Amino acid sequence: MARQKGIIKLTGKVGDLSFYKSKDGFLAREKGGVEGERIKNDPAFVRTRENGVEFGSSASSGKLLRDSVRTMMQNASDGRVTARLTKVMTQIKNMDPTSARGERTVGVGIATPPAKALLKGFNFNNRAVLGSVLFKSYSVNTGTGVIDLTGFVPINDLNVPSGATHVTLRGAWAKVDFSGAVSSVEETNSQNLPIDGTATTVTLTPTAVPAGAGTDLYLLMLEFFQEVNGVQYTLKNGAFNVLSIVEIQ
DNA sequence: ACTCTTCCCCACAGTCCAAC
DNA sequence: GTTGGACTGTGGGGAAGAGT
Repeated sequence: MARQKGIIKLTGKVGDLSFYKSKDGFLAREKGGVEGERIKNDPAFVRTRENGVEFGSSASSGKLLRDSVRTMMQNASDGRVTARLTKVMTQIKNMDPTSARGERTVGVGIATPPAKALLKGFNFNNRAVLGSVLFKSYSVNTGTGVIDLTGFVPINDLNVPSGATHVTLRGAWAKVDFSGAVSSVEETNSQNLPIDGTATTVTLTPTAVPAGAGTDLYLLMLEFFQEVNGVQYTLKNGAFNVLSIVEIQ
């Protein structure tokens, strides 16, 4: 087997050659693997194709969820949400206790405890995780969608990114029907506060109960701003903004 | 009796696919 | 990058055969 003796230790493909690191050191070999056409058509690959179908539907379920909170996600997400969410969705899909192989779905799996617990606490922005930004307890009323923070003192209860002068809190109540591939969301009022020592009781109330049926998701978002001459500017393209699923029913 | 060569089988790592 | 499938080429290790 070809060994790389040079200084350049690379991994990946260059043309038809693969470079990788193994326990024996850095190796180079011809590209191996399977023809794409075989995976698509060969009877030997039924299992693989079944897996592909389930994987694809899990990814779509993730997209359904992301689409439902798209407007909030725009200012509070990182570049790998899709992958992280697909992972969670795959785990939930695996909890489908009835469907045949290749036909298991998130829609069925979500009803199996503890599937929902896998989704609770999901952070859309891994650079700003709720637990490391907000140190104040909150309550979520699953009947009304109201999120409460009593006696919230921004300067004490937040890990404030440097330069931030203001913070906005907002909630949302989403209903996501993974089986029907439909969703609806109602956002709450938002509360914009200067980052100082003033205690405020924050009450975030959805404008309505989201329409339709499905899994109820309650989300909390924190956005940081820097005020200059009376105008609040988004801080560093939302790198420090939080969006998290705080409750699920 | 010992070493070298030629096999074969096994384990391993990489590759592909699905949707985003 | 996320999952779990099957497959491929590769070297390692062991067994058997050939040679010293």
